[in-house]
Amino acid sequence: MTIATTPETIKVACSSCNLRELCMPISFGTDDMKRLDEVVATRHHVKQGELLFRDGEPFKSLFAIRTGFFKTSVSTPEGHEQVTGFQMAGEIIGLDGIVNDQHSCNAMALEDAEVCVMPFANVEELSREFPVLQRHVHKIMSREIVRENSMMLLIGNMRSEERLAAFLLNLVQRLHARGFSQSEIVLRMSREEIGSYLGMKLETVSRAFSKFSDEGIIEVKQRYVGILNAPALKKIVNPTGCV
Amino acid sequence: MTIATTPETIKVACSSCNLRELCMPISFGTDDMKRLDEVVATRHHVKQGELLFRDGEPFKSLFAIRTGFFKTSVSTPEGHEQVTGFQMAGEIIGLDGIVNDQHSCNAMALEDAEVCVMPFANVEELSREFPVLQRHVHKIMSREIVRENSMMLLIGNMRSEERLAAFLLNLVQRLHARGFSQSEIVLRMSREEIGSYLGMKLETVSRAFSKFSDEGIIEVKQRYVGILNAPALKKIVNPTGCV
DNA sequence: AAGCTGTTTTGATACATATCAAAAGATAAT
DNA sequence: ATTATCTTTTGATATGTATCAAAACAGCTT
Repeated sequence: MTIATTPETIKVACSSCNLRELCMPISFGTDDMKRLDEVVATRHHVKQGELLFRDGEPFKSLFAIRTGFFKTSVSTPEGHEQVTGFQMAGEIIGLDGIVNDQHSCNAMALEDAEVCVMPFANVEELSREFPVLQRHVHKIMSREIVRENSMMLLIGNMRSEERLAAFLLNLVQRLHARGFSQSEIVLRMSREEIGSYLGMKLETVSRAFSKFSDEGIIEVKQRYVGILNAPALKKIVNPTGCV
Repeated sequence: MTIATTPETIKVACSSCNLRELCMPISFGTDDMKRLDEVVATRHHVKQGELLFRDGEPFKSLFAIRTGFFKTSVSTPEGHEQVTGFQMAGEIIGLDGIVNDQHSCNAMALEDAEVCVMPFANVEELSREFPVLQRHVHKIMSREIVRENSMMLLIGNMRSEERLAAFLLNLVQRLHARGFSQSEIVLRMSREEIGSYLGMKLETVSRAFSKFSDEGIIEVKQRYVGILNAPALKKIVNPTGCV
């Protein structure tokens, strides 16, 4: 494993984790929850810029993000990187590794992070015992499939400004669900990484930021983004306003 | 359900299905295989152009394709369609529906088709009993995640001709795995549907076909495509030739 | 504080693909 | 057969984004 960590491997309980309702099924009773703690073997720290796992590495565990921010990416043989997702607290990464028993993307911490290591053997064993966990695992994987469907729609059908608007709205919505501001974002990724994710070049990302800023829709100061006019952003994504 | 079918609901056995090794775990013994038959409730016919399920519809079952060819797609509110995949015999569709208990895409038969209806409740119940089935379900979902990752790479980083070359190679490889020719394809989808899938316009698809044809790499006659020079196609996808 | 390094912004230009338009070809209907 | 409809091909042009280049800016290091 690439995990670059401190040797710390504190055993900690899901039952007392404040992210429980994000990464674990909420409908668990306290008794079941105790058993569920077994799914997490250890925790690991990953420093900013370090890889949690890399493409080709043997797959052993899923990872639940406790703190920090990750990007996952795949690469062409020529070295072109495509960012496939940005993940934050409560989200699960590593699902790509199941099919071939090896990871098929890279996961890099964009800020110092802590993850719960969930050996997949544990996940599968407990899933057989607890239907609610089984269902939860299925939903997490299905959610990722649906997310990627919508990314295909976004990259394949939208123009650069629409993509960036959709990206900002998605980010702020997820941050808000974690108790952060509804209208302020501190980006953890570079313009280039945003561009890679959205299928555009960093200059185009920058221009779109400037345009939104000129129009008074957002306020940009480096990696700080203030959303001044959310309805306008939504209208850029979906001009007709229906749905 | 949208299923537009003949009323035929013959109960048929996975254990005697010649697609078994594609959609079911191969390592099953014959005894287990008998039990596994329970996963399939019925079969359904879907005529060309009809929907197996549509976006928003309640999710009840996964579908294993026995015969025929499907496309799945999502749409923007304005009505722009993005084809998210083409599926053939032995492949499973409907995974998108798990997360919200309703389908999040449309699945249309591009030729007359027959599917095995697998109520998801059955899948989950038997998964708890048979670890090998559980693992299989996880792998199928993970495979879809990995496929969509590579589609993001393709749409986000490749040029139109590279995309079409990659598409043709992928298609012929999957067909070959099902016993069809290594070098001949009869496309089940229109240029527009190919374009939607690859994030380009139908005219661009047509031009790329013509270019490959002029260069002697493929032979095109309507929806028939003969691959005359597979290495050349591969080189278009991956110019460096490494990997 | 000064210098270095990497990121971001902005401008000028090039290019790939979209768009618009029309012809050619296939398929189905009468 | 003939017409109508849909799909595909091809051409001319427009346009959005990439590319190339340089300046502005922020964050570190010494």
